[in-house]
Amino acid sequence: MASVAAKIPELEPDHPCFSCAVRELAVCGVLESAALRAFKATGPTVHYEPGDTVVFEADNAANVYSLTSGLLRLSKLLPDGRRQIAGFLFPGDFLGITMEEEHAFTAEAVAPSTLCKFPRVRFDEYVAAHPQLERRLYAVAAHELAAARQQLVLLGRKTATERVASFLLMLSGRCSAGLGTTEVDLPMSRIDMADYLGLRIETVSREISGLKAARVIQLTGRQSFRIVDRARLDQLAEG
Amino acid sequence: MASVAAKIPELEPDHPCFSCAVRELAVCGVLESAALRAFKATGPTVHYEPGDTVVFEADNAANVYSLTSGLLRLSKLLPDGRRQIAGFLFPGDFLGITMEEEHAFTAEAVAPSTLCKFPRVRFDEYVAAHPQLERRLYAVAAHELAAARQQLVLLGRKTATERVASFLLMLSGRCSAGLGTTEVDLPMSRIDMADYLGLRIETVSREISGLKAARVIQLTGRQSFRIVDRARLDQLAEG
DNA sequence: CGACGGATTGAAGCACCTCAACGGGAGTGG
DNA sequence: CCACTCCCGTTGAGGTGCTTCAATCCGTCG
Repeated sequence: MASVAAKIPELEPDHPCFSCAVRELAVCGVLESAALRAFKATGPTVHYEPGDTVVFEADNAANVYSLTSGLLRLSKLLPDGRRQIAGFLFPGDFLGITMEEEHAFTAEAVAPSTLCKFPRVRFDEYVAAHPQLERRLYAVAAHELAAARQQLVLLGRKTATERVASFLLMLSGRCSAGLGTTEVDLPMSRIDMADYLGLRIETVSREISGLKAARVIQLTGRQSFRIVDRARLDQLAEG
Repeated sequence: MASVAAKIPELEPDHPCFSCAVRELAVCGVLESAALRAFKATGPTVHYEPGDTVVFEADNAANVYSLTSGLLRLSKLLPDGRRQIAGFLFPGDFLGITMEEEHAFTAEAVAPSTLCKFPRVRFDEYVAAHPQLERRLYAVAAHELAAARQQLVLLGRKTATERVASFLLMLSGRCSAGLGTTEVDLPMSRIDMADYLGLRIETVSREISGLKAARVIQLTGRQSFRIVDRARLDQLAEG
């Protein structure tokens, strides 16, 4: 998302968004102080625990959200229970890119998550009144589209090993715990990984074990890992 | 795309876009006569034959396009030759949704195709100057994103039968030859179908044969078919 | 008519799935 | 503090859906 970041106006210490860690990533980042203050005033800050549903597919799309902390998954269920996760939302990501009346996917919290919630009607007014916000929203949509299409390649043509390797690399770009360390956070369950990669949980587990045995990665707890051989992982991800 | 159509201004008979069959679908549809005339003047009309490359992945994204007739495929090649088609572009569709410097996918003509070509720089100027165009572009991006995510579900979780059934239904919505007839055009090769559905050509062929044998569809030539049992096809597509 | 490319059909293989058992850390209660 | 349980993850063995390899068909074009 860094590629769509713009320059960020300074905020006074009493501003409601002053301590927002992701303002420079989020769509709100393009608004100057007064506009942002009014914008933020249109909706509350909400919190969800793991497993909580933020929006349900087929729900009326009455609100849009900006994720400030935590992790969400976007998923769809087939009638017989098969599930596909279309993507994960990280802090700074926007939830609600649609021109339809209803959401197409369910959004659920994977980790404890905090979001800024905006009524869609007010949000649309703001977008219409602030061209730079509209532009930013388009940039975000274009970025998400590119990511979704990249995922199409993974699901349509990559092997299990390639999928898992690609996923771990993606995480290393998004979840590098502390800068300077090579340790990467693995914030979702194996089930979520499997449903994102179009695999079964056992296959994901086997592939991770395989990468570990090949000394490409190293598990540092069940929720984190370290990339030992980055070049090899890149190579495995590409096919 | 009908869902993102807006009201269309009338054009005088000598307007360069007067006879454009897809103006009401395309992004240009929101521009009024004079603006559209000036907009169209920024770039030529170009034509491609089947197999021709319109843009190559990693090419500098110097131009954007609006497809007025024909059919394009958006694809990506893995190093070893595996190919995934991320989507097809039908008349009225827009090519060039990106904020990056380079295209992420190759666009090639599947059928003889005509496009309006616009230099990106001039196009961006127009977008900045015409808020309704920007809005429309966002709507198009949101629509494409929803379609791509729907395709993720297909590739990640659907069986071969479900994939082919879903595809035929999609085509019946896009390529119904003449209104009133139930005949549907099948404008791409089996290879393209396979690379779009994440299957091999033999599997696609087998599935089509199966649907034919089950009297769900009926082949009316190698490039067209008819849906015999729509309810059954819907059911097969859903799983 | 003969050759070519796309499509179909058949037979065998394999990557991933299914089913099943086991392991280990976290939380609970005695 | 330890025993118990639960849940998630791991590992193993066997099955299957799609792929791979190969042969044939068929419409098109020289």
